Amino acid sequence: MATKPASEGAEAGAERISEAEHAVMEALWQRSPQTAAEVCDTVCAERGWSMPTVKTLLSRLVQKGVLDTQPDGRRFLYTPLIARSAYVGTESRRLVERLFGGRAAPLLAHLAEAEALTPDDIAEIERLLAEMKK
Amino acid sequence: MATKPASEGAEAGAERISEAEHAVMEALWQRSPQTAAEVCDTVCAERGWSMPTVKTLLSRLVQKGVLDTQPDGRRFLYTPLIARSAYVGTESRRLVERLFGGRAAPLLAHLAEAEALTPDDIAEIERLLAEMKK
DNA sequence: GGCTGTCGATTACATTTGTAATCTGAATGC
DNA sequence: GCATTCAGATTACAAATGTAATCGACAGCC
Repeated sequence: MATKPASEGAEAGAERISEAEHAVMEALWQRSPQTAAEVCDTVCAERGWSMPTVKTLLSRLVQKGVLDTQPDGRRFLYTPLIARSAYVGTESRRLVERLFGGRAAPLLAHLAEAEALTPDDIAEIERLLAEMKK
Repeated sequence: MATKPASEGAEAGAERISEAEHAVMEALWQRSPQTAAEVCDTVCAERGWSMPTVKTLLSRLVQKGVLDTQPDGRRFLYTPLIARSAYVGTESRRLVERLFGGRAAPLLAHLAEAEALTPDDIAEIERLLAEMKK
């Protein structure tokens, strides 16, 4: 890569999303596009935030290149640029990497030990494994 | 809770451990107790840190109540006060909670999809499941 | 057409985190 | 005993994060 691309740090999803920002993303993954006010309806109730807080988080997410804006009259509609599954995958792998040296089995063992696995989970995991082995 | 307990924020493990701090904990979980210099031997190489950085992180971990110190001549020996498995369990559950609404199965599904599961992992997970069902 | 409310944008500010330099006091070498 | 050295402690400081107030512009009401 000789010539650096003009768009400075704009690869969608490259930036790290903080926990507060994640709450906002979650709202937008649930439904999009939404206005800032709509997002606030959801997250302000959940987290006890005020409107300005949500505005800030939205701005930062736009800056980070993970939200797209389109004008709608005088306000903006916000849409995620990265899929939830991509984010979730990245975060999961990051954790497995950091805590279990990349091996997923110990993770499961820990969850099992912590009784974080319901019988339903177990059944579903078995189903998944069966499918993977096909 | 009428009367607040006297010990101000001293419950071991209640505090959040940052990622840099985690690297230090990891070294001490590997072997303990260790002096600051010994910890540095490990992590400074891994992360390109300098001694003062390690000192700071150690101090913060002591403050947070997750490391214990015992004097050894003129230096300190540092020992973890929380078990690695406890930390790992907390972090795992936090992630599962945040990303999958507490259900572990979708986590596994994501790891599977991301090919983060080796055949060994799969075998071991099956073994775990079998054991849990007993 | 001016007032008011409503947007997004800008600015603010405390806390946490990452990374480190400097200070201070005790041990050690001579 | 006194200088040197080597601990931990204190201080520093920029970036990221959490949380929000304020500003400036435009839309709609009267």
